[in-house]
Amino acid sequence: MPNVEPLTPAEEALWWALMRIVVTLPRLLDSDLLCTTGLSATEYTTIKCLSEAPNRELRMADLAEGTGLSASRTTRLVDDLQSRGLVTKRASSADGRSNLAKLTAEGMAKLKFAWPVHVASVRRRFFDHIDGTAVRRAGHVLTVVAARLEDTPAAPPGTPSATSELRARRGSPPWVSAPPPL
Amino acid sequence: MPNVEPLTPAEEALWWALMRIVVTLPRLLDSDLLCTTGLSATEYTTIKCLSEAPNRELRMADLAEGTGLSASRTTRLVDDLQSRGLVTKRASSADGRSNLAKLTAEGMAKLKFAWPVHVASVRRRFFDHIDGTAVRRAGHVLTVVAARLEDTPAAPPGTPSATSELRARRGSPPWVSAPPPL
DNA sequence: TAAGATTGAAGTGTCAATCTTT
DNA sequence: AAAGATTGACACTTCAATCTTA
Repeated sequence: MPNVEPLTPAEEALWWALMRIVVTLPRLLDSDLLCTTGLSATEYTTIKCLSEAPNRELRMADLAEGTGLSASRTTRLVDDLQSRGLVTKRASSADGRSNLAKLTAEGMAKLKFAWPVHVASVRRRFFDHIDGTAVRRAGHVLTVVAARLEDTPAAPPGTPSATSELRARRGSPPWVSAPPPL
Repeated sequence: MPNVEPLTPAEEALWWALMRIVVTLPRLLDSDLLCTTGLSATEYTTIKCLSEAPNRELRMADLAEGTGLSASRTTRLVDDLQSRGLVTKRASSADGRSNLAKLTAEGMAKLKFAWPVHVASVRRRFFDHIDGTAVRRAGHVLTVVAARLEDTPAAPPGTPSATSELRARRGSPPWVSAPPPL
């Protein structure tokens, strides 16, 4: 990978802003939600997912699919929500292998309380700062990027040289920036 | 928080794209970097930060500040990088409390190798999908949001009702979405 | 006391192995 | 076998407590 163009100043500016948003925004949203409702963002997503399912009930695997979490994380999350009375878990009568997570009335009430809190947070942290034109413009740009994000081939273009040193990778995000070293 | 306007369709679209980018892009960048160079994004950021410091050397606290990581994470990260020969750590002669992390020649070489890999990854994952006009437009919008992100007051607007239930919060990101329940 | 750094405990999340049912 | 779910082990990260030096 010998010849790479550095980012242009305009690219640099966009990248900086995006990386900052990527790092900061989720924490702010999570914190807003948790302080006011006692639900983490992950929990909110989980019960919201259940609330939209038929009968407010989902197989564990489908719930995991819906939230984008792993099956094991989903198991632990649902167990915790159950211990707080927001969700129940029972074996499926149709298929003995499946467990069904179902939103309780309290869970639904909690969600109804949390939704406006969350939307207000999203507006205050993000949309309050930009007008309608900007929303449409940025929407077009980011939609394109988001759509192509995962179907871009995983293998980097150049020669995959240093494939040797490799440790296990899980979880968390970076927030890397661009300009070259000295 | 009784009256909250749901997001408009245009807002919804932007929000969806942004949340998807927030979740997916960091993992892709991290994975690209790790596969090709053996450095995680966090490690890359750390050594890049050192590379830009006078004498390629920084107090632990300043390094933590520069990378945005906690002091304890920085300690563990530097210890690990040291065990791989990319960084050294020594006590400061000026202040007995301070430790100085310094990039080694190998660390610098590694960074020089990794930089083009990373920039290529950023281009391929992001900038290749948008043209110059879009870069400028999105840049303007996101720069404004990013700038105001943290100086927006932390306290939610409405009555802080459910302040009771609260557990410890650390680490990780959500990727919450917007529309209301049933 | 306070600042700098490290260590210990804990939360979030993943993968690999396991157990049960089909 | 294969699918569904859980458990165990571990990586990443932070907060709180601690240790050392100023």
